[in-house]
Amino acid sequence: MSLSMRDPVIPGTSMAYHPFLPHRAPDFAMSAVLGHQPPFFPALTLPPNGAAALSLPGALAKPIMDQLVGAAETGIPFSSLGPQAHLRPLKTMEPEEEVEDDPKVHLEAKELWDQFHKRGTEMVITKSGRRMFPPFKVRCSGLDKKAKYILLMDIIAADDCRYKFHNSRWMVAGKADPEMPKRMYIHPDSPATGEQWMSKVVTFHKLKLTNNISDKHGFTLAFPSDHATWQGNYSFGTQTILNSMHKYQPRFHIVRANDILKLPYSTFRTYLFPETEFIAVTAYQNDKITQLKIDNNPFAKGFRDTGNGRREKRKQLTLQSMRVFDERHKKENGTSDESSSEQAAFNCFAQASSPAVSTVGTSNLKDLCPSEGESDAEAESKEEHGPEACDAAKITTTTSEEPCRDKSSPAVKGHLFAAEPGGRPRDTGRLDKASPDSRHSPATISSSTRGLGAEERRSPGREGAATSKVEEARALPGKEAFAPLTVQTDAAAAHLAQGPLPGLGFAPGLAGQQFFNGHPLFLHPGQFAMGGAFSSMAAGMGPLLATVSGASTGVSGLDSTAMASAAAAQGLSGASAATLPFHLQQHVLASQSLAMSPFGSLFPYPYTYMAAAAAASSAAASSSVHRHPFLNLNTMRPRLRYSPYSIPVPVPDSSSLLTTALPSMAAAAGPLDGKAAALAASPASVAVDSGSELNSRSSTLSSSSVSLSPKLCSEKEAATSELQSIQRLVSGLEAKPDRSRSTSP
DNA sequence: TCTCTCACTTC
DNA sequence: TGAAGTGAGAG
Repeated sequence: MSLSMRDPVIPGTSMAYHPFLPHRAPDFAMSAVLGHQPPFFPALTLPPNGAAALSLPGALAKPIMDQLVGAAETGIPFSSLGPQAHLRPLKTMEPEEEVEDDPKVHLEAKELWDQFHKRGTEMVITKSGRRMFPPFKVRCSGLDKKAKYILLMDIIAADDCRYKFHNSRWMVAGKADPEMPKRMYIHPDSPATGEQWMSKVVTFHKLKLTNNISDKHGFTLAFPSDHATWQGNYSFGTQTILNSMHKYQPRFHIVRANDILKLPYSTFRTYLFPETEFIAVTAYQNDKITQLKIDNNPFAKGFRDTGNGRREKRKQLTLQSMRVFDERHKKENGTSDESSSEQAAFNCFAQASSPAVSTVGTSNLKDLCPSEGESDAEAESKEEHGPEACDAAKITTTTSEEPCRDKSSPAVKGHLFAAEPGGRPRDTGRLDKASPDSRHSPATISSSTRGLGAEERRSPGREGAATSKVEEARALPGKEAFAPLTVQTDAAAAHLAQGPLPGLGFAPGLAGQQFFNGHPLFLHPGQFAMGGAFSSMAAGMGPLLATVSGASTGVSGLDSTAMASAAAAQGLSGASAATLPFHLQQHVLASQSLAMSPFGSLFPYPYTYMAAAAAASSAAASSSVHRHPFLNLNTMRPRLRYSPYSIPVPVPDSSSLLTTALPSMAAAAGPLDGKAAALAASPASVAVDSGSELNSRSSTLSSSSVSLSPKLCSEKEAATSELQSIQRLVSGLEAKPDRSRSTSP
């Protein structure tokens, strides 16, 4: 980090205050120097009880300490710095050499994503965390080879709805539950040079999805309340907390910064890939998705039909059972047809399930669910046309509310995310704005902080346009909010969101402003749970977490041990502090310059509180604005004061996020602007579903049938009854091919 | 719906 | 060899 105490110190020079310092300290290479210290300390480690407090002129104390908070990696207990401590700029105002960059991002394995997307991607979330599959991988280009970048990923709510899987498709089932605490995943290789990033596929496969609200794998950065992308405290970690049966959209961010601590000051370029949208589930709902996962995820090989997987064995086992059953049955009937016992066994199934005995696998199943079958058929045929066809079908903006069995429904179901009128996408605005232009020339979505971010100051020319766009976005919230999110990527190039998406970060005016006003950075080192730069950083800075209390008392930083004692001295043990509500903890700790426990006990979100707060917040204000931090920058602070995280904004019905489309969006036009209508009507916006999913379906059937293995009975009646029962079940299975599990007795 | 265990896989 | 990632299936 440039705010480093490892840099050589120029002795004898005193630090000059610079007006930009509070906001762009990371641009400085600073060193904290004790009067008696040698001018050079590679990794400044001061004795815990070195001397007196850091002595600085009043006007300087606060801004400098703000930066020292960011310098926490040094582990210096600032409270014990010597009386002669000085801060000296090493490279005062020397602008870094910057090469103009124009990052472009391409989603890897787009075809796979498309396959999933068109069926309605589901991602399993578990208590312990489950990886995404397909894994989120991107390839970057257009970066400045020399510059360092931090790459991040997060997952935001795609809309304001709760979903259910009904009639083989996802339907809106009501309003979304309160949002889970926001998490951001920083690629463990961050920061790295543009050259490094561009030389490889950037994969985020280690990110895990969980529904475990008490997950503590995270640390918190406080962002300025008016940060264009994030506001308030944002939690980082390897696990993203999601709500089951809700739709989500992963996002990818590129930040040109050489240090994590600069994030709050840095410019974010954000990219969306609509095909990566998914619904979080605790158990797969759509068997097609299950099958796709099994077919493509190496870890699920054991469930594949081919090879020595369990499926195969189970199938054989079932077959055997059926054979035995059949033999007994025939014996009791006084007949015997040994030569075709296996066939007979299948015939039992076939007869029960469909007249079309020989085509159980596919066609008759399609007939049982024509709509979906038709979709799939279209999708498959599309796929056969190769990548171009896939690209052309990237945007899926239509939704049919017709029932599944309606064969005549238009073949424009890009996927199985069906949105009912109540479904209101949250994150629409910026994407629409970004769509036409950003396809080929992504622009910076947002700059960093109140005042001007470091990047902006450094190169106003470069950032100016982006900044003004952001400002424009803020100035015209309504316009932004009502624009549909229907932009498509160009040949797997990402959308570049040209503005902050709602639903991210915390409500403006919350912690970042409310409790950390003037202190944009608040880091909880104990919550680091990441590798690479983070773990090293965490290791380095673990002991120190300094927060500054207003303009009052300069600074007090505490290492872990010092913190404990200080906390005790102030009558605030870690345990008791941990029981405080989230904002109070922060408030107290900030105002008392207390750091949280380095190992997660103190600062982790009090999730129960948060949930309650969110619920209250949600209930108190159901207006769309309430869920849109960017639409209410100037109005919602008081109401959101106690909400530890923002609630995404629902946008008007007419807007559509990604695939949560509206029936005849173009026709319904309504408030939709021309772009949206055009998108909806354009060929590229129509994803054609298709598919002969013979493998999928047949395996599904056979898989399902396993549980139906007949129980052998000695009595003929019992056997007959059993058989009939099986037949009924199989029949039921075929009638509901996508939810065979539910047909189990 | 969710959670847990299981057998199977990859790495 | 064992940790960790899979979906199935039972409860």
